[in-house]
Amino acid sequence: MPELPEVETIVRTLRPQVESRRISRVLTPLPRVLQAGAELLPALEGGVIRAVRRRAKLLLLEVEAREPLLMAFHLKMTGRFFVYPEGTEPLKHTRLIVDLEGVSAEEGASLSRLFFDDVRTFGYCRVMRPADLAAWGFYAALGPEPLETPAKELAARFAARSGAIKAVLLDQGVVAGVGNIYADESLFRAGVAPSARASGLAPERLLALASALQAVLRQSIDECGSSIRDYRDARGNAGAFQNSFAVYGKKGRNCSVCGTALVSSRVAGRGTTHCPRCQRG
DNA sequence: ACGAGATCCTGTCAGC
DNA sequence: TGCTGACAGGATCTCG
Repeated sequence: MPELPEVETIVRTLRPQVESRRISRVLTPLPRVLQAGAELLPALEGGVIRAVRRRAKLLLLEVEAREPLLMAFHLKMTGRFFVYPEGTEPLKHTRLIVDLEGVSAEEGASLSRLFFDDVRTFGYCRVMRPADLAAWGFYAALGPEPLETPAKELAARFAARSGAIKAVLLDQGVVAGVGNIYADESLFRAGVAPSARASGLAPERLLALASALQAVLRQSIDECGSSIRDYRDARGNAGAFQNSFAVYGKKGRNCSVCGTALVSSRVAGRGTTHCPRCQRG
């Protein structure tokens, strides 16, 4: 399930493979994956990919065509990217294909196919003009990037919410890019119970949580993300941060700090694992 | 403003 | 072995 560190890793591994290459054609084996902008597909053809970047969990391809265009991808749980040689047939779960020509930093001059694969088909792509981003409600409502925002400011945003702190972390409008894994892991590191009311937590504890969140995200990016089952980067490599999990997916195992059995529950509709002794409300 | 629950989807795994 | 049902989960929607 690609969250911020996974999407960041995909961006970094995709960039040298596709940047400055020309789009010859875009195909949609699963048409509904294109959530918006079908009418702009013809305008993409002949355009050049000028940048690959990330905002929250979105991967953005900036295309210089007759006019500037954007392809915005959300990978949801099982979205993946991979660059295949010319002539490769779509795979079972290939949902969108960008045919590329021209020179890449890595492959030199060649023809390639960028596949967007997605087993569960929750992922999507939107093609739009840059000016349309602000009009896209989801994008406009995104909170700040956690690694580009002072922990103090993040803590203040948490404090303004009255719901369960885990629900607050998962709210993309409060802070962008956090999903289930990094919510559970940062709550553990900060010693905060997932169901604690955000506004009821002392300021210093919220600050500790914000700092823990940043540390967890940075460490995971350094380790190329977490591979639970599906996640791979744009070269097909798994991440390593799953080896550093303290609580996520570890129900019943012993807490690495105090030895108490980790407890699973549902908070904000998500599977949640925490240490009942180390994490307090 | 918040929470709870349903929805979308398919591969995997536990249990019988 | 083969079936069934539970489960995973981001974002959106409806209802209370």
